[in-house]
Amino acid sequence: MADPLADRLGYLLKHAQQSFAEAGAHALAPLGITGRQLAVLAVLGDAEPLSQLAAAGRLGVDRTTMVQLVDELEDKGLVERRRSPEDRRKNIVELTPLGQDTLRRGNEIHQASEERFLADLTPVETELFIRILRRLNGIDDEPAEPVSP
Amino acid sequence: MADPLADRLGYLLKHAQQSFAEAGAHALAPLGITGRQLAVLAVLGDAEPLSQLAAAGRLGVDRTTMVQLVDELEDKGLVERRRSPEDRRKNIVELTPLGQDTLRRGNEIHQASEERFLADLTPVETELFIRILRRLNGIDDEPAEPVSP
DNA sequence: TATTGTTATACTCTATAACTATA
DNA sequence: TATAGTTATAGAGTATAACAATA
Repeated sequence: MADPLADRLGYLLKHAQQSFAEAGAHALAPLGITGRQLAVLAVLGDAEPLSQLAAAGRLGVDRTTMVQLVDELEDKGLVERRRSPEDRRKNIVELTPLGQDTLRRGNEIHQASEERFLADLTPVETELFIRILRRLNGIDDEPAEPVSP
Repeated sequence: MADPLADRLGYLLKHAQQSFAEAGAHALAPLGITGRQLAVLAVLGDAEPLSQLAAAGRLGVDRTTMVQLVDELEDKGLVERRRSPEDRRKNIVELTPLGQDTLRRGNEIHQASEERFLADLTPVETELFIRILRRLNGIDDEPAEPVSP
């Protein structure tokens, strides 16, 4: 292999991430959102409503970036800000019905895109690959399911 | 797992890449170069001398970006441009002795950084992980070594 | 005083367009 | 005319600093 970069972990990770992101962006284009915006919707639509700062923490961005992310989604009519009654410094950000629908459809598209990206792998390879990535990200795997008696 | 991003391939790839890049940047800091600059040195120092455009192709950047990358390395005294005698439009970029030494030491640091990053994996997992990444990047694995007779 | 959201600003990375010189 | 390198410029993406409202 003549390419001196081909074995570099950083190169492999970066380009895998880039080509997956490009494929995802292309797949999501009909919905009018980016992969990043889908991730924001996923965080905001996950469980109980979040403040901007709380959502920023989940996404790993700072609060000024979060302002812009929420701006974009609000401009598209996908989320709404409202002042928290308990702490009027906070904006609670909630998905609109359109946002919820977009999240649902985006998730389906993302899932299909992920499957296409991993299509060349065997099921065993796919599972191991995801598990390793989780481990490298410091996400503990759930304990092995208890063997049914 | 409450985190709605934790299972997303894009999130896992992006954050794995980022934390590895950060670790690498930290490890390379004593050499005074970034991971990106080490990659450029690796391409330029690999085999026969390359023009800027040829190197840009290997790195997957465009020629204007390559100008800046070479500028940075030239400012540090790690590479030198010279006009190609065969085609005076081309700059042949070669590593200086300092550049060669920096590449060698950078490779050692990079290798150690990679090993630390993957330290939690078993050797089998490590090999499979790299192989899968190569496959996802469209890099053909060399054919299985012929079984010794 | 500290926290949340916001704005203005700047910095990095990268690409596009236009220019120079060479072919 | 086309190609290689360069420059100026612009566009994402992100962060820092300062400010207003609220605690």
